[in-house]
Amino acid sequence: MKRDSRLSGVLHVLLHMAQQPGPFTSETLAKAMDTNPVVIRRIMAGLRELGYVRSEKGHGGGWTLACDLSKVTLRDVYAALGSPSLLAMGNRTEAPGCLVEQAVNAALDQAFHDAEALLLSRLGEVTLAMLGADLRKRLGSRKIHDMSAHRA
Amino acid sequence: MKRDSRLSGVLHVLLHMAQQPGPFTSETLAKAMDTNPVVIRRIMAGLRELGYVRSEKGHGGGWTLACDLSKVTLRDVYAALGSPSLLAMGNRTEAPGCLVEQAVNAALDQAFHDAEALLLSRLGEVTLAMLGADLRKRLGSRKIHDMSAHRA
DNA sequence: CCATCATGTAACATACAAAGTTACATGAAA
DNA sequence: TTTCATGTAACTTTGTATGTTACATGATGG
Repeated sequence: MKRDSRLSGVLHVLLHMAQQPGPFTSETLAKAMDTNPVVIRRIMAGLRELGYVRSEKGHGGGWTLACDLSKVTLRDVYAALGSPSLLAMGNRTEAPGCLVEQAVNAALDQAFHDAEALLLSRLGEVTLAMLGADLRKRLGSRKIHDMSAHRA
Repeated sequence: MKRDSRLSGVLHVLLHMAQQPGPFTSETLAKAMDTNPVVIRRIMAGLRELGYVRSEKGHGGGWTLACDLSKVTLRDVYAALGSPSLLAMGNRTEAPGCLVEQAVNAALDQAFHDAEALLLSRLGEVTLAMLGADLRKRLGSRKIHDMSAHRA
């Protein structure tokens, strides 16, 4: 399956933003992620609705963090994306008449549900602040790849 | 994400086959699953290679179970399909130079790995024989939708 | 031997979602 | 009023599962 990388992408953006004061334009963020500004706006839209970030138009505009990073978990971010399906596999038919299919679904659903629950739980344990702390550990004294260079 | 239903499909086929003696042609099985014979052959190919089923050409040919159903788990069947990816989400970049991305990947990988491991473990706990037993419980005294009707 | 049946497989078509792109409207700042 | 930046619709591209067609291979029955 082609894998959905929106969560990975949006976390990357948020973590970048947490490293220096904003605001950041979609174009700046897009360059850092090697993608398109519209893609950035797309994945950030849900976060804006939930109040995790703000966006301003015009000169000096762009995206700004608007939440307590120690209060927002990866699960919250996932939810802000619209809770896309976590598993690549699913049942052939969701509400089958065939008893064979029902038996198969029951067995798979059990396993699928457990795995999804664990994943969500794990995502709920990690806050953006924790991610930031981990990043700073990795950075040591070095600077991250400097986005201000892009901001001419 | 569009979900991969091959595991669900192949289990359906195997369970059908376990209910009555074979052999079953790809066309018969395809009709029961409301799909195409070639699709059946495709998902059964891996099982044949691992010896879980056999196939014969010509008159009276078709697919036959060739394993001890109490020894084969859903995980084995999954592996026979080529172990397609279980999760619908993944990292944007697998081996990034950017430290921000590395921090994000590390956090997500942890959660992803745990969920995959749990799912595989759960699948490993269920044998085809157990699925069959559950099916017979659901059947009660009724017959499953009768494939022999299709076999003229 | 040959017609029929069934698998094996390549090749192509279809469906669908994420990701990328283009275009333009909206609104804010200089 | 020009410039910048977001907001969003519409379209293109890409990747994968799924569906389909076509034909080769081999087994069975006459």
